[in-house]
Amino acid sequence: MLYGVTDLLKRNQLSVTDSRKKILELFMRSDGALAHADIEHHSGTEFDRVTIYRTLQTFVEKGIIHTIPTSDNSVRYALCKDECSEGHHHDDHVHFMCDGCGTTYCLDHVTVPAIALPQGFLASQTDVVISGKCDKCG
Amino acid sequence: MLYGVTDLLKRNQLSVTDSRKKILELFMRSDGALAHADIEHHSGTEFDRVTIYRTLQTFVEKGIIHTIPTSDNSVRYALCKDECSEGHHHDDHVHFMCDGCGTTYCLDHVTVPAIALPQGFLASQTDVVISGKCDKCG
DNA sequence: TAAATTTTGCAACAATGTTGCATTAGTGTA
DNA sequence: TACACTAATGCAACATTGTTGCAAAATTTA
Ligand SMILES: [Mn+2]
Ligand SMILES: [Mn+2]
Ligand SMILES: [Zn+2]
Ligand SMILES: [Zn+2]
Repeated sequence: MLYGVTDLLKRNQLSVTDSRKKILELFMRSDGALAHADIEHHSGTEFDRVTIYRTLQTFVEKGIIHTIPTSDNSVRYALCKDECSEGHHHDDHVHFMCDGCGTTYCLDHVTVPAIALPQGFLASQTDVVISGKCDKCG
Repeated sequence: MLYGVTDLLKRNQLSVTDSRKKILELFMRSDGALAHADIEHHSGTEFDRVTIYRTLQTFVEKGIIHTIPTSDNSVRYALCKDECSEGHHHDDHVHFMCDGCGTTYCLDHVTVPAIALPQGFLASQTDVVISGKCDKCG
């Protein structure tokens, strides 16, 4: 696992630092998506808030994690699959936010449908976020 | 128009105040969705920031406006259609955010498709947010 | 190992959001 | 219309979230 993290960072031409390793491990260990605040709390006082912001930004740019839009002013982040790379995300799956436990799931096997837009509108990315009760909170 | 705003507030059992009227008029005049900051700027120093927060919250609760999730920590708000009422939103249309002009559109005639979820997951709301270029920025 | 490069932590700041409370404005009634 | 009652507003104070510049520390490269 440790090796996996280091390897992933190197594959993305990122220097291997403590914070990057720890934050990446946290993503790998966690069930659902993480908000900035989650990371700040889970990693204790280990890293500066600024470092976390910059790490998340770097990971998004490199295609290591992707963002999930929300209506509550707290963007969530989750690991990308292998197909994503620098500047080219391919996360075409549906996201689910449970009203019960608060978990945000990547439903990797539920793909976002194609949606016909009005004349002149050109889509570059489609986000589908469904909220409701998850299988544990049903 | 003024009468319409007053009427809408009364229909929702809300007292008719300056800030509510002005903010509602702003929504009616504007093409796309508005963020809190837009309202704060457009209405000048007319109202306290806190009043704007509380007004938006009230309007959402009453089903007068609905929220649009984003990935940039700035929830947008737009007018609901008539079918929405207190605690019961029925905004099943797709949203479009233009990368060019920044406008967020309610595509009222593009309905969100039904999406099959894994066993045990129960949907209560589905948000579809598409980004790309609008018909003016093609 | 040493130099070059990158990342980090800190400080300072800006923006955004929340709460309690006194004052003000709006509503229903006499 | 005037009054009492109720609801909304503005203000202050605070909490949270996000950004930038820069010196110190860590990592990479040679
Ligand atoms: Mn995902
Ligand atoms: Mn809408
Ligand atoms: Zn759940
Ligand atoms: Zn546009």
